Amino acid sequence: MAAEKQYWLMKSEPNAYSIHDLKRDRTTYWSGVRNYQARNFMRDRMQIGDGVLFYHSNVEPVGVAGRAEVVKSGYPDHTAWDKKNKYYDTASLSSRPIWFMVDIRFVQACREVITLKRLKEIPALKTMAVLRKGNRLSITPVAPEEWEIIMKLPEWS
DNA sequence: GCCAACGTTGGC
DNA sequence: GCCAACGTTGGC
Repeated sequence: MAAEKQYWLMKSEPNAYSIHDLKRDRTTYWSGVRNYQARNFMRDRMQIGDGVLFYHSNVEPVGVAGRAEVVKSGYPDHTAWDKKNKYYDTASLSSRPIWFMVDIRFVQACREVITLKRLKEIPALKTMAVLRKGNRLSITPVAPEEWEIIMKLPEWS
């Protein structure tokens, strides 16, 4: 039985890595996540073909800037083993990795960013995990209904 | 730059 | 196992 297609939202600070960087690179590995909940999504749940909303955080304007898809499911994040890397973690061993990542591929950049403000104005999106007060998770699930609504917004074309 | 909200750390 | 202190995230 083929797994249902799932959807996710992944936050990135565009100063560090933007949707335009992803467009240029075509694919990238999502390294540097050092939060267990987000790690679990990548390690256990994200599958090839899953849809990804690429979200720009900590910038003006904040919001969904494009979309991508998962092209490789969870595997060990090698940056945890690199002493020179910002995300180096002595506790993560190659024989027993702690941190995981997935690969994503660019699909589309929004013509205009779908701002956080705008997402908050759509009643049917009230349940979106990323909109919950105080939420800081860098990867959150997106319900299929939420994905459908977002895909119909005019900012895409 | 501020600061609320949250996750992690570590003393006990 | 509790919880205060601390560090980080991220909207504003």
